Amino acid sequence: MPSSPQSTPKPLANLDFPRPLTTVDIVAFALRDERLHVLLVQRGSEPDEPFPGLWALPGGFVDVAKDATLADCALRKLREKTGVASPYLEQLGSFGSAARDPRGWSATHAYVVLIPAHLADTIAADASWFPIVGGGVKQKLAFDHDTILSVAITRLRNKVEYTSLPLYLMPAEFTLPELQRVYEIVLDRALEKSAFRTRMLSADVIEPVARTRKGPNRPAQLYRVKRAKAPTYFARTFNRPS
Amino acid sequence: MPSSPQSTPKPLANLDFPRPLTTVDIVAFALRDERLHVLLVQRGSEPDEPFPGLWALPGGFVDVAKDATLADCALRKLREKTGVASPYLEQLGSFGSAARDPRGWSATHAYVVLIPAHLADTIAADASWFPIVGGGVKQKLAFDHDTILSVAITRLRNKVEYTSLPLYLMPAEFTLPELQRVYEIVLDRALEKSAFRTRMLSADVIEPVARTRKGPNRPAQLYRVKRAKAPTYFARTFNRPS
DNA sequence: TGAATAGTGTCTGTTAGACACTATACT
DNA sequence: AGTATAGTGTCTAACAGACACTATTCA
Repeated sequence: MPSSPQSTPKPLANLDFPRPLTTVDIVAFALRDERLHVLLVQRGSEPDEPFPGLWALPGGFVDVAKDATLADCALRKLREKTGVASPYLEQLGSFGSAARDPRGWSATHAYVVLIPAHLADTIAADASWFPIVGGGVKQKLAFDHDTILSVAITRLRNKVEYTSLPLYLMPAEFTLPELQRVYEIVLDRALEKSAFRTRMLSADVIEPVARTRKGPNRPAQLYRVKRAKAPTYFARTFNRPS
Repeated sequence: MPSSPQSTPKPLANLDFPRPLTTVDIVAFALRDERLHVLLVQRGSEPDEPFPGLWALPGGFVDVAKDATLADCALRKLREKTGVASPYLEQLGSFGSAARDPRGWSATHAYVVLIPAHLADTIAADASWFPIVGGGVKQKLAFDHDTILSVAITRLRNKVEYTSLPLYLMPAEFTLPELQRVYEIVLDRALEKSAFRTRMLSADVIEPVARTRKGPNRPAQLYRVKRAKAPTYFARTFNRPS
């Protein structure tokens, strides 16, 4: 039976049935200390809150008065936690079931956000960065956030194989070896220097600046992301190890 | 449902705020007459319904009593419209805003479904297949379903470049030229026969059956999908025309 | 035999991987 | 000079595209 009993003589269709809770959750990634990190917040410890004291992805209920769209809601939550204004924001998917929230049937809209290195420290006091170990984080997370995080990591790793997404994790200026290192950290495997440089340079997404990174050895050319460049999709993935 | 520990009206956190409407919409694709089609239903013509008489993606409100998860809800809606039980089902994304439904703030969870050719005719009386022309359908659709459909088509075309997804659109037995034709219809461009055959045969996703398709010319080997095969991801896309 | 489509083989172009080689800084 | 890292060049492998060629059916 479809859910439209036509007994009520209302002007609009009858909307008087229970509605699921609607939330938005953010999986914010950043690189710190040669490690991929995810942003988590600790849930209030009042016993009337679900999962008190556990760590969780930042997020919360859609506010029908404040948020014009789901993406607006995601950006608002992110701003409240990090102060970051317009980063790379991509919808991950939605997760909804009767069981995932003890308060009732709920559906969350999950977003993935990539935070550039130089902004990763401007976060709210109640939020912290946790290193990704393998497919997740050491802590047990609230709700089904373990699952959401795991899906997000898988998606990120897959896309890094054939896109320029890691550019969103870089500081304003960076060298090619540094960029390659970021790819390797996310993918958790070594890449070939020569092939990597050829791919990046021929993609026309970065441009050299008139400076070099000095060190105890040969200095490296500094690059920056070309302005107003959408992420590039390559026609091939890096070859995975057999 | 086991494990529902809320038999008492607990003093849980205050949930007394307006909730968005939660719906699920299905973008069901099938091939008919050498054309990609999408399944649409016509909205009731009572003037108290939004978008009366317009065509729309099949879908509707999540029923917190019937649907254990979002995917369950999608499968239920699909079953009611097509009788198809377990096709290829993939989440497309969610679309939520204050404006998309005149009845109030609403968020829909969109799913893409691929219907095999031999099942495309077992649909409910109030649903119909509409041919995809360019990036959408000729009709103006209800809600933001034009947008959802457009996103779904883009996603499908992108994935067909590097996956074996079109196998889900095929009948039980098919020839390689027929499969190539399906790829070409979805991608709306010609593919190279030799490269196509090499890719498909080395992917180990189909196997020949002991029959051929007769015609007014050389008969073609019939194949079927290998059992229990997840969609294959190729390491390269087809080369796009420059 | 000719038309039509199925199916194969051969060559080329592109790009990743392996790896050696050169380049340029610092100590 | 020695070391460390940046950056290049050369060869191979994999695979898509172009296209010619062969194979098998029917009329």
